[in-house]
Amino acid sequence: MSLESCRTSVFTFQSSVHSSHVLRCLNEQRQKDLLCDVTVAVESQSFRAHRSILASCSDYFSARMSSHTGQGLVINLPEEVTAEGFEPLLQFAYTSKLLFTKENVLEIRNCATVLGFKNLDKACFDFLLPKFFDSSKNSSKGSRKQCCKTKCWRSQAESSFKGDDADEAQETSLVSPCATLEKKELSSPNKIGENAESQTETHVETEQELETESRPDYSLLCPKYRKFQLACGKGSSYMDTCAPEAENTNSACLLNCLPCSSSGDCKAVVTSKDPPGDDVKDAVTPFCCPLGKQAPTETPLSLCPGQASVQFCREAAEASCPATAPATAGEGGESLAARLKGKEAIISDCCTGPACPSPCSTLRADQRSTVEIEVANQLTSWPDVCGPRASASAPDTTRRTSEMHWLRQLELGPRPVDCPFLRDLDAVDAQVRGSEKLLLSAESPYISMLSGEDSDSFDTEGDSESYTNERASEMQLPFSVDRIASLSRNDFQQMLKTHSLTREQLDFVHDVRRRSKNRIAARRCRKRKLDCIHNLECEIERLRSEKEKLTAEKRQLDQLKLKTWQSYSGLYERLCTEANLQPEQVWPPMLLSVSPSLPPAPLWNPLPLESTAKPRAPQVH
DNA sequence: CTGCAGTGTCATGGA
DNA sequence: CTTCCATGACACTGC
Repeated sequence: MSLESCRTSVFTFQSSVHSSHVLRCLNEQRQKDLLCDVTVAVESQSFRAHRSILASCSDYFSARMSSHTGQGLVINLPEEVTAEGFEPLLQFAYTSKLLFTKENVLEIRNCATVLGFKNLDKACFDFLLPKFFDSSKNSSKGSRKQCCKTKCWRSQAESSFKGDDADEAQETSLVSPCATLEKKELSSPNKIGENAESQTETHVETEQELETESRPDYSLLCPKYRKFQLACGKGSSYMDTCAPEAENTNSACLLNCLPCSSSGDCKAVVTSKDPPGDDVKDAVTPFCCPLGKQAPTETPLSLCPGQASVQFCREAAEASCPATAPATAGEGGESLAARLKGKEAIISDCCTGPACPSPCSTLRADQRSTVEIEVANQLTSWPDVCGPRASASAPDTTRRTSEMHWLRQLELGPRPVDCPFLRDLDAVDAQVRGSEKLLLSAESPYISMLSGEDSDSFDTEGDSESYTNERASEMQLPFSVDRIASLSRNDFQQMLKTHSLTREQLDFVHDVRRRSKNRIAARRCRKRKLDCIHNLECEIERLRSEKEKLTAEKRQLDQLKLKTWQSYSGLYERLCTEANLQPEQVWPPMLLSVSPSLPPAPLWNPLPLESTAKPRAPQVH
């Protein structure tokens, strides 16, 4: 680029971490009551906050505070809003994460509705509520909720890592009168309709649409994805499931896209509410599990939007804000309520940075709170989510990870970014690893794991990533492997500067980045090649049909020409006969010299025309 | 066992 | 010079 163009060009630097850093700092200010300019009174409690944050997240606050400019504003929330429901929302406003339990999710939803909290209904409640409460009542119903491989997971409850704990947790949680009440209320669809608001109804409609809507078969678009098509059960495709529900069921859609395993050895987790005698055949529905071959995606903890968020994790890591090193995953034993009280024990936040060395790997299943386990159980037992078990056996886990990797290769993006649940995929993997396998290892908590445990069981794709992740864990990298490849060049170099890495680590990171980039490039290249082949085939077909068309046209013209010659021959004969003329008289040489292109005598073969450049006099019979 | 398709990786060259 | 990207070639795996 010339100097001149440099002067006239406009460049934009966009930081990928700035917004989260700002939000994080605001949250810290809130916790320290710094620069807070509004007090929100809910029931008997009061919360300090920033007007701008509340106003930007809530229509209610926006309306209430727009007319106030002075300091010391106190806003009393209406009676419908409870502290139990408001506090998670406040947390959400500052962290983008909504911590919830089955007990308070309805409360939160109601508060969100009253306060006009944005970005929650569609992305969260519409999806969560029916999942939370429907999955418990009739998981074998034919509605799409049934993962095709639900049966596979079913019998694993006892053997799962959290099996006993989870069931116990579930029972424990259900002892709560509130939970029991809610469960009762919501165990009936009608009751849902009565108690819940319109979102739930909307969701039901959406789910019905999911069943009935015809979807384009994206799997046919490119032969490259034949394997994918096959994995989709030869009938439906990944996109079949995901494509249509663009808006209302965005989250659900994306979760539905999560692959589930077809391996027979994977089992379903039986929640305490699952009817023991569910007909597993009903569960074998291709709808929600187009990726029949796919192994389940580990979801439990981080499926909760208030939990692990790789995005946040990474950005937080980059923001390098060690001062507020959050609770480690090892504190997972504390209750969710305790977390809400200010201890930011979000699992992923253990990835705050190198200054926060507490590893996620210290998270143990038996250290999780009962609420946490229950939420995990709930989320993982959603049939349509095909949520795999945190307790999945090693082969399951390896299948899942490798096949999730395979899913990502479909150039649908590294992960569906719009799904707040799926976004945490990596973190989940990391947690699973941390909780299952790497408790004793020194694995870095920052490693976003796709890998499973037994590299021998990986397929081709997963194998490399498995190895990479294992190496990454050995290297104790302060950021995830995914991040290495996904960052732009500038961000990547910035990240390297931020973290002081050893020579070995640097080499490894560059190697990983190079291979990741090359892997993606190879995919692109192959796809282009296939597209090119496809285009050439289409071109061949087109030319072939054009040739046939021209051949038919030529045949017609030849026939027309023959007829013309026959007609001409008849006229010529008549002329010679009636006038009693010699052929030379009818076809004078002078004329021949003037018009050498005149057709030959009709009695000769008029074809081909080229051979008639010098016409000869016709013979007279 | 063989062939094929799909994939990751490396080497290389161009931008 | 470094980095990125495209692509051919090779090895490997699963079917």
